[in-house]
Amino acid sequence: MSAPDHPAFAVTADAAALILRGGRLHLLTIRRDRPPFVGSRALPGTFLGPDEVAGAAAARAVLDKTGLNPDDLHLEQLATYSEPDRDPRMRTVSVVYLGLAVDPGEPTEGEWLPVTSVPDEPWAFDHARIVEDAVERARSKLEYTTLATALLPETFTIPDLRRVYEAVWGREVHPSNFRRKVLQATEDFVVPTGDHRPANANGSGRPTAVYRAGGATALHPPLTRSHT
Amino acid sequence: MSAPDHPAFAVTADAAALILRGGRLHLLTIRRDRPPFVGSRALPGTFLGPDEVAGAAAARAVLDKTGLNPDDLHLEQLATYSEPDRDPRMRTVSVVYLGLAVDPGEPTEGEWLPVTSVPDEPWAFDHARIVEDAVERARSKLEYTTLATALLPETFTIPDLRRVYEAVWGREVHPSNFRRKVLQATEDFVVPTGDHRPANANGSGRPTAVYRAGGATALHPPLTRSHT
DNA sequence: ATAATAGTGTCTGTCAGACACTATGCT
DNA sequence: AGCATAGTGTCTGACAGACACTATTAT
Repeated sequence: MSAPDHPAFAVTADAAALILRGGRLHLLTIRRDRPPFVGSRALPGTFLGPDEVAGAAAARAVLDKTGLNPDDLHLEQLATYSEPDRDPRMRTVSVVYLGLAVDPGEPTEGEWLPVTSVPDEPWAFDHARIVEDAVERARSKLEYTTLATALLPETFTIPDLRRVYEAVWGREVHPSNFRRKVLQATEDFVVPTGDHRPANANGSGRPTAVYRAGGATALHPPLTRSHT
Repeated sequence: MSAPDHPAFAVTADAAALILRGGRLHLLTIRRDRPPFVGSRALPGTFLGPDEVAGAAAARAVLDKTGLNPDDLHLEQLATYSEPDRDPRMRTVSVVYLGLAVDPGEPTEGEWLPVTSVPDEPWAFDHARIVEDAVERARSKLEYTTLATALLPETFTIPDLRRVYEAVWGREVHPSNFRRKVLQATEDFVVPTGDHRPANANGSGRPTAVYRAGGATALHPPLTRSHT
């Protein structure tokens, strides 16, 4: 298939899949069960099939291990890593995707790792760097897109949405100002369903209005995480 | 080299290289001189060498055709395209870079094409879509990064910088407000050299202060192209 | 009543666009 | 003087963070 003028490469699609659990961001990781890097933590990934687009392969890598419904996984391309020595076995180019979903419970293989607890244990390949890139991408995309709703179920409350921002950004967000910006600034970020739900498990607290994600994808103006 | 469990791919690095010429944005294009798509317009690109990182290959593809100095070409990864049928010859994955530089004059091969004049002629492969993605990326990155200086020589004036924004965004920018935001809002976006130069070729007009790019890479707050 | 949380109103400072005005070169 | 362009000052409205206050549930 490959002629002498273009060397052959192995191509993988990997995924940095994030969920919210217990108010903290978690990343899907596996432990490698074969060389190289046996026992090391790694991102789920798969070799690209002969007739497969990279995004589909990345979805496959995540869905195989999580039991998520394909429609509930939001994937977008993060970057491609092509350093010649990044895979000791062979020359491998990895197209990495950022994935966002609602917590589907424990994976069939692997573990949801809190992203704030930086593990001392080493990562396989260059995955430590990729994780950093992925988390930073998620943080910045929350500022100017409606991506946060991908971490929430179909219906949610404004405080739920605020907790997503707090978890991803790792800082508190003022409730009243957040509410104002979400509801007023960007048209169609969220739309009210008319329903309400209890404020918390105890039942205390004023009931909360329920919303769905609107059609907007970009936030104008952005929700800045800069100052304060 | 490739075992049965991972198919082999050809990998290319392509570049959407942009310059400013005559107040308009131009894109480096070539005409294909061999199948497939003989005679069609295409982005410069090259197969990735056996020990070459994709960014280096993209730089090589541009430098080979432009005579640019490597230090004068700003490259950053745009996206990777992996649709199975995008190259009729073989299965090809292309890592595409966005390139920005100062006008180096006519290329040794190819042409600087004004990006506003959408040519009716067809593009090779999926390059038409890639060009759209690249231009949109450039437009949005000018909002929140200091990327615009990559299209200017080492020293430039505030009106020069404004004309970059006008060319890339395709709209006028208010001179006085632009100046205020560049100089006040973001620390170290540009730094004055102390020199001045004539306002225009005629010599008429107040002389202009000269600046260099500062160390900043991100703009806080961003320069919005939204309203008005 | 008190606790807990949602949600509203408002004060104040900053920054946006808009634009009048001044500065400095040339012919 | 008049033209051309750079650069300053300022008005006004929108929006930011901050925070006091009200609303609605439960115990």
